[in-house]
Amino acid sequence: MSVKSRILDAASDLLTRSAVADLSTRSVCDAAGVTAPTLYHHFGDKEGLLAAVVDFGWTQFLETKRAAAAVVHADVADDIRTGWNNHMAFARENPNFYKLMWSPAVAPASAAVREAHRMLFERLELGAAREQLKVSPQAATQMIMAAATGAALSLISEPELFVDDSFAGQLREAVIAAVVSDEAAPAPTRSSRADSKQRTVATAAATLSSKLRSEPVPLTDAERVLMQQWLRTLADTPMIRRTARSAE
Amino acid sequence: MSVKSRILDAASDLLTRSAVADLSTRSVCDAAGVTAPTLYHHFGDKEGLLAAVVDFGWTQFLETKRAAAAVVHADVADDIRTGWNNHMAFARENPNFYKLMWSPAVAPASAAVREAHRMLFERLELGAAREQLKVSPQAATQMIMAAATGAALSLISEPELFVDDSFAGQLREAVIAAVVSDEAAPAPTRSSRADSKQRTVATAAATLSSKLRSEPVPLTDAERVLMQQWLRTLADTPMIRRTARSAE
DNA sequence: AAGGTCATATAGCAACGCTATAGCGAATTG
DNA sequence: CAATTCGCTATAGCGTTGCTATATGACCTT
Repeated sequence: MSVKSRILDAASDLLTRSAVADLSTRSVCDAAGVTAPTLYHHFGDKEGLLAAVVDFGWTQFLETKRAAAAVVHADVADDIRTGWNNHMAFARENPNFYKLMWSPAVAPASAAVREAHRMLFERLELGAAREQLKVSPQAATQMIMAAATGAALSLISEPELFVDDSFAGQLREAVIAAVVSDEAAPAPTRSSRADSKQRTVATAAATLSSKLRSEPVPLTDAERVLMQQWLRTLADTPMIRRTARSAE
Repeated sequence: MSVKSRILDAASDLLTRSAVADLSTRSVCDAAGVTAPTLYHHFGDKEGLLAAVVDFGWTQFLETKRAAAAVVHADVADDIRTGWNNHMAFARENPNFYKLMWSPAVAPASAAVREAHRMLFERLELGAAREQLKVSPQAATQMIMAAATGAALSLISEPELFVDDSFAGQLREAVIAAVVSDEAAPAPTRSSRADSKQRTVATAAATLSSKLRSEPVPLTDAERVLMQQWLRTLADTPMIRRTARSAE
């Protein structure tokens, strides 16, 4: 194994184990069994090292998803879903890599980000060629990437504010709805009538939930708390059961 | 001017002028004309200083927008638009502050982020009370914040990939469409429809109860039984509340 | 075998975040 | 009014960081 990849491996390891998304060149050198000049000979810079590490992690992750990533769906919406889910999965499984990827220290140089961008754009171009897009592939790429990035970063770096992660799926569908033309993807499955019925349940639940907050009701506090919890579930899962795992 | 605010001012100044979103405690001390222990006495930590600086910038910005921020629109969608636009304006005018706000070094502690989150949530709660939301205010807050964050970060830290900034507006509308109920948007104010929409707890409970009987929901059987029981209680209870609070 | 090139090591610099300790003035107390 | 306490600031310096000038070895070319 070459010295360069040994350094990369060590750095990658340290980053995965570490609680924070930071690395000292010294610790990497120690872990890899080399001295500083060697590291700087190969990567030039700490930033260079970090960028290489992020790329390393990203490509490694993509290889595990290669089968899924290679499939081109008939429906762009499904392409977007797959990409989005991969994106989120990577962020969740490698939070430090992901944070690093968007940290100001690496951002402008990170090839991983550009690569993700490019992959998404190519899929969308195919969709556009089939007239399945409402907007230009450029705009769609930017919207999807920005939303996915925001969702992933929020989830992994502000877990207290984003306790419930179902919002990510909702956001995904919101973007898809705004980007994919209606005829192309009437709904993930089945009838769209069920969809509107579901939404009625959701609206009724949301309404009742807000009333319960402000009006006195003949329930104990404990009952009201539990009820609020269920109402939120009802309000926020518009597509249960129909697309089995798509919400996650 | 107190020493503490002099330090804050100096740091804020350096951050605005600097090309990178980073600061050395030494440079801040020099610029403020104090020595290290003074800084650490007041802020405890570099992280503490950065958090204080971000809060400082955020509140300063909000004060310039106070008039706009104080208005509560009849339509939640307009509230969301205002908030979103302020968010983006802040990010664009103070890129370093914004990056810092979401940098891993400050993120978990930043009161500014939590404050923004809280403000948005309160607006959305008002909207939910007026039945203008399709989803719970919690979910809506998370969706909007995540999308806005992603859009802002993309714009300011990946300008090469996000050359055209019109996508931000498109993303904003996409999220609004997914979060605000369809009837709410076109009809702004006090039409006669408001009367028919004025549902009580009882009618909302009755509606939800009947839906729950016919539609599949993500609750266990036991939960659904108990829920139905409570809903019946809510639907059948004679009016305890005064209908005078109709303005809400 | 001589010369050149690549890769690694020795040793150390300047800048960083942070702190043990001490001095200072103002407020509080006897 | 003097003594004491207490909050704030300065002196000086520790340990760590990113990085490099220089030297040494291994290998390839001629």
